[in-house]
Amino acid sequence: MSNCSHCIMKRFNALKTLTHDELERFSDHKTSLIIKKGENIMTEGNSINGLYCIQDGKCKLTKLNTNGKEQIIKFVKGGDILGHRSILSEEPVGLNATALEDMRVCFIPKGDILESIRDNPQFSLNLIKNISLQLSHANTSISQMAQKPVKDRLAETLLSLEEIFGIDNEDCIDVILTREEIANTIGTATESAIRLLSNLKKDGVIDLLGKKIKILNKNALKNISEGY
Amino acid sequence: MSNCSHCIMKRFNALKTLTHDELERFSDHKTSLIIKKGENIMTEGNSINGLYCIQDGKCKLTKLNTNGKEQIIKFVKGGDILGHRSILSEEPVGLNATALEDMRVCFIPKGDILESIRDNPQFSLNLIKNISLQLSHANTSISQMAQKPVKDRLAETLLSLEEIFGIDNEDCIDVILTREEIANTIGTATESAIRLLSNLKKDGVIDLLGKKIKILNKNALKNISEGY
DNA sequence: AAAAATAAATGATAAATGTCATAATTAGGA
DNA sequence: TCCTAATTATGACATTTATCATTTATTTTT
Repeated sequence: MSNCSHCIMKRFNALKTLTHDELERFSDHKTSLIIKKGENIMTEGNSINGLYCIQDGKCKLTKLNTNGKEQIIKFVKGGDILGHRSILSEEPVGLNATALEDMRVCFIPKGDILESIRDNPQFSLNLIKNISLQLSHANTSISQMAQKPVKDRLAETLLSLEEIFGIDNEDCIDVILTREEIANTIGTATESAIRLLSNLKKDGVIDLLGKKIKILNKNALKNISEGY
Repeated sequence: MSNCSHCIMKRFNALKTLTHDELERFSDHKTSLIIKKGENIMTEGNSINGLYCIQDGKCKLTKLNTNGKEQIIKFVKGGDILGHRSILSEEPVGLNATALEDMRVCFIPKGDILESIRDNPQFSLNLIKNISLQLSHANTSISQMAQKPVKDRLAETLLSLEEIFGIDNEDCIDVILTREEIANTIGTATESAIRLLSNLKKDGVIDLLGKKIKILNKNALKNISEGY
């Protein structure tokens, strides 16, 4: 099994402040796992006893509303970590993490993480910064959900998806989402999302190639996202 | 000037884990201030060099949207703390904190806080838990803003306001908000908020006494908030 | 206390969005 | 490969929500 000291993960996030010794300890105790598309890494309400490092693949973080609808809160990809909030706050997991494609994930037991939190203030601080940043993004999201029309939110979401996942060799946003998932991200009915995507295509702002979406005019999208 | 060791604040939040010595240090360096209704304790985008302890009074945390609308993200009252997120993440303040009534606030300089964070792991952990909890609430908020109709969100907000601020001697929710502020909390037009409040009154679910709101049927409100 | 400014309430209407029905297309399994 | 199921697309319509105009009530200022 691979060694954490050589893992690409340690280039990212809080993990980059870990010492060689800490990484060795992680290596000894970690388990690697494959999560198949559609499976959950974490499930809302469950408790968790470790940290997940996403090696490869993409997932969505969702919340099931009291009315039965799924809301996508955030997208996560290789290099990101999951579960640290729950470890730090000693609370159950707040969101479902569902694989959008097959994923490679490492699981590092809670004990090792807590040890590093105790011994390595910089690691601890970086975890806090990560959570703080998430809170900041969440607040922005609340504001946009509450006050922007669906069209603006769609534009915003497309830009943000390209930001997160980049583009493939055909310049399309490098993630495959169903129209329903797009709708569940912006908080609208699937049909509305489909219609608005069609409109954006008709206006030459994006192109639709099956499920793949290509942004043709980023500036136009940005304007739409800001209500112009 | 009063001594932090005897302050009611230390019964709340992260502060209750502070030692006597730490509280003495805080006492030596703290400044007390009065914030008048309408004034800002913190302003979005500004940097901050300390922690605010709310002794008394209420404020709203808001965010100005790109379309110029104000979104109320959270309400804060006596016993709460402000500014810890910014200190921990070393980022500018993300939200405006505007007094809803005259407030008494203590300011404790960043240096003292950082010292306690370093020396007192339990204090540090409690700050993290506070932020984690806020993130959890924010995610719930995103989901509700995105997927619930305005009426449901209003019902939810009224329940949550009573939860936060309690009731006065006439059983009214113990905070005075303009209809515009209510609208900015649930993310709708002021006229819509007014209309929906009138409907709730007509249905006998709430009573409206000027700006004061009295919840008459909590169960009915809960049902409405869940879409029934 | 009167005047002016602000906030609340309500009606009329327009615009945005959701729902339901159905057809076309695509993806996945036998 | 064909068949089935799921997804995408589109139209018709209902509902929700926003906007604008106006009146009434409440606060604030003079």
